[in-house]
Amino acid sequence: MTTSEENYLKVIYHLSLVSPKGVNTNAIAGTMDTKASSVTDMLKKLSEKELVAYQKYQGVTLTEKGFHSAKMIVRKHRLWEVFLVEKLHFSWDEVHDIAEELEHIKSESLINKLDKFLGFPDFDPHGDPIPNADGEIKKVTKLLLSDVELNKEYRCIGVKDSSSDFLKYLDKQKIALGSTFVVKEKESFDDTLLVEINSKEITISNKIATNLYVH
Amino acid sequence: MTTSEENYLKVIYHLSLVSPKGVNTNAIAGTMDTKASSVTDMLKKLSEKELVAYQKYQGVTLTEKGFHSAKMIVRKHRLWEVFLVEKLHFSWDEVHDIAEELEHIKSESLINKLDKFLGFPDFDPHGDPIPNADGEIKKVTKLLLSDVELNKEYRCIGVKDSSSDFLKYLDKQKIALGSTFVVKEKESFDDTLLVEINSKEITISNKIATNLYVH
DNA sequence: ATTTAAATTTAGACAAAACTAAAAATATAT
DNA sequence: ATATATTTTTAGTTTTGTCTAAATTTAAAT
Repeated sequence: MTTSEENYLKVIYHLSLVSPKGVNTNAIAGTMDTKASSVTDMLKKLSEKELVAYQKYQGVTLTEKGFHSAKMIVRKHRLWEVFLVEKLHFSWDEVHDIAEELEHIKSESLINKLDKFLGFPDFDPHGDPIPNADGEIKKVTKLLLSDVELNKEYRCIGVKDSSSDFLKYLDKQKIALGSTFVVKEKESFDDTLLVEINSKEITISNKIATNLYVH
Repeated sequence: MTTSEENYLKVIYHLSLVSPKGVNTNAIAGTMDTKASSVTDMLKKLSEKELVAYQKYQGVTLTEKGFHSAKMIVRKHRLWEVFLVEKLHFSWDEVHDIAEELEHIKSESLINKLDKFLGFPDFDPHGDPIPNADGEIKKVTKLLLSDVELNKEYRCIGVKDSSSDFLKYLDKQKIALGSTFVVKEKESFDDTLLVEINSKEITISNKIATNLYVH
């Protein structure tokens, strides 16, 4: 499989999670920053290889085979992200582009040894689940910080918005994966939260709280 | 720079070490398993980019810029090999093909952080020197095990033959990078050596001894 | 039910990197 | 010194993945 085919497969996988009954050509073109005609060309090729089920004008879905391949690409991407953050000490916002390249390295033993080296992590630094070697994915009920109960302890497991600005804000506030939160008060006027993090109390706006996943 | 351009540059670099006054088109085609006409095409492109000095029919040499780029590719390749062997516990003979892919990942900070993570190694698992971030290369006088003095201690720093068979033999004999050797006796008839390794005495044929670098 | 708008596909073209076959330049041998 | 062999280059083609522009299909609106 070529790098380009893998990228299409991965995008179709992600879009499938939102629209499981068929992904539109334009949606793919949009997220990949390419033209619809290019997408059509690639869909034909992926269809030939039986990685997707494609009917002209009707959008596209992954076949069983394509679904598994896509999960293996996601697996690689997320394991490399863990490596970059935990071992090489990159910050959250720097790892995506590099992982985007590393995910295309072709070696099953490499990725399985990397998995072992990292201690078989279930989640990547953004809190997204990492498929195991068989493609199985651990499900966890993600709660938004804005929706939690008062005076209970929660652990940060990921972010919804993964823009560079937001991740930098989190770094500045020393909020990382695994940080524990206790919401002390909620201001009913603007939904601002008074939160205890790292045994310090800080106020957190509603916008921040609706972009942090906890458990 | 594309992956293909990087591969050409790396091959020209390696061949330059043997024939510094100009590398032949056919020599490049031979080591890259491609056709001479393809090489000519690429040399024109590399010449355009001022990475090589190329005169029709006269072979090719690296420019200062090309030389530095080549060393950075070699640096990446060898650092990844160290990572694969030391951290992921690949054996010597498995790492080359994977490193061949990893060397093309484009991120300066990635490779410098990897370098730091590995403790700024000077040599890769085959004993070849790793250029530092400035392109400087540590020189060490490599001795063949067949040429050392008796009853002196030497450390294994690399191999001359890096065929899979040879590396597997070394693994079986528990000879690794850093293993210490003391040659106790040399049989003058067939140059077989009686060597102490890992506080055990074993006999080593001349063929093996002429393919092991020590220091 | 038509017409209009939006989405999608087709057709034809291009750039990168490879190839084959033929031509040209260089090296070798008698 | 000339003929032969080897090496290298040129010219023209192929494949992959992209593009533009035009044509077609589906969806939306009056």
